[in-house]
Amino acid sequence: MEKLQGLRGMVDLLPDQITLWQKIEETARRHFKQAAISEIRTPLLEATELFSRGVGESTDVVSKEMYSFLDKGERNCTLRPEGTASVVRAAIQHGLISQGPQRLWYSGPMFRYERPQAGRQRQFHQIGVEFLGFVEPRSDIEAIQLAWDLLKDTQVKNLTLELNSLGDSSDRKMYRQTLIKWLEGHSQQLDEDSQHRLKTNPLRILDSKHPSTKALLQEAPILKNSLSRESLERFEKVQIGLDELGIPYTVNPFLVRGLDYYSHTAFEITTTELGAQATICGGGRYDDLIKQLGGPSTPAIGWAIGMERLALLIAQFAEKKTHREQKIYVVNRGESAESFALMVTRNLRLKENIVEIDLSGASFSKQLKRADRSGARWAIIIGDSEVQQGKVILKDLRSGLEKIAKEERINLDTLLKRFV
RNA sequence: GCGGGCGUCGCCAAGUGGUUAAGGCAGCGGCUUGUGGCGCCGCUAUUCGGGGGUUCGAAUCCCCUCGCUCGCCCCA
Repeated sequence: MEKLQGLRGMVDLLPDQITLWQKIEETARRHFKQAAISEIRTPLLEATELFSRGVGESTDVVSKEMYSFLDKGERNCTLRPEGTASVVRAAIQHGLISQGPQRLWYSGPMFRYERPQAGRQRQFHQIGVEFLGFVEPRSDIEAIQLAWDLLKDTQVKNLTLELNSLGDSSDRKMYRQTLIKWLEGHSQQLDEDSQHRLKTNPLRILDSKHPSTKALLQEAPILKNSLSRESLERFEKVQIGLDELGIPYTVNPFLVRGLDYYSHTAFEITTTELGAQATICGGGRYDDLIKQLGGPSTPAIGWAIGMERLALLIAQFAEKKTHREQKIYVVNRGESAESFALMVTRNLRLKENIVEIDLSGASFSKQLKRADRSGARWAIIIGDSEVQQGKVILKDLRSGLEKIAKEERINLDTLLKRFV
């Protein structure tokens, strides 16, 4: 028989990695709760149109990275490649937006058909926040602050916040023309990708990593010069707000982000510790998206953190702890002892203890060895003679071999009183 | 979609053309028919990702294929 394998880019999270993930999730939940943000859960599967209209037809995500298929009713479906479009769709569909501003968070798997590499999988996980119905620059500041503090709280080091303003749609339209015009004059010096993008998505050329293109762009007209007075003032307010909160950032005029819906503030939180995939949080304002998806014209801002990347980063700093947990391991052997042990186990669990029972029937020596390796703090030993006396042996596994006397025979009542 | 690296037991790995494919960890059994961290003994790959070829003979050479991995592109 041939061995079955998971699909490429679909990774399993094994038990010893889960603790780390749970820690991240707990930290995030705590921050969201304190910031009065509500959770929202939307389906993994959506109509393809949601993303082609929302994220943008010409983006890489939509044009080449979606898991799309026809279902049995001939509907065009897509596994969500990102979270914002779904959240916005749900908010429109259920009239959330007309009930006033919404502060929402989500977490879950996203799907993008790309070649996997370090920090990039086909199924990956994001934790994200969406503020719907907020115009004020202060909402940008709060959103960024939230992401920054959350990441800091996970003990991650060496983070950089990069910031830019894309202006509103008319700013961008104007800049687009200026940029196209200028680039066309220098098209010979552009790399192949960028030449192609000149026709499809010229703004994306800005954050090209191609060395010669990068050099060329130093001379190119910059986005900032096309921003209206209002857009510029808005961007300044965001920066001042971050200064006041003491959150360090650098303005990166080439930061444009790959999704069409962004406007005004765009930002990324990056690290140098992760190899090529340096962005662990990305986000920005999307004032036109909700209207574009058929909702009332509503300004909004949001961001998403890549769980895999964050987990990878944290794992670098985390040291393995080997201390014993508050677990009780029930060693048992013999006919009457085995059923008695199940009863004891159950009663201890009813008192909210963590209890593992040995089901092997192996020798006491074997079972104790397993108890030790399992990292349990206590062992309870039950043999047939204990059952007859109505007692069990309670042993402190911490005490070590020398203090082998550190065990006691106690009756069940005393035991249950001990472990409340 | 395009490049580079790699694929020997659950994990780490030696072996680079010659009769039986090292070793370590983990696992299992025993020394110890009722007591844990150490030690000792034993067991665990008819087979080297898969297929084809070269050869008297291949894990070792060639071809194809699959997978993993890093990078490009792009993004979280």
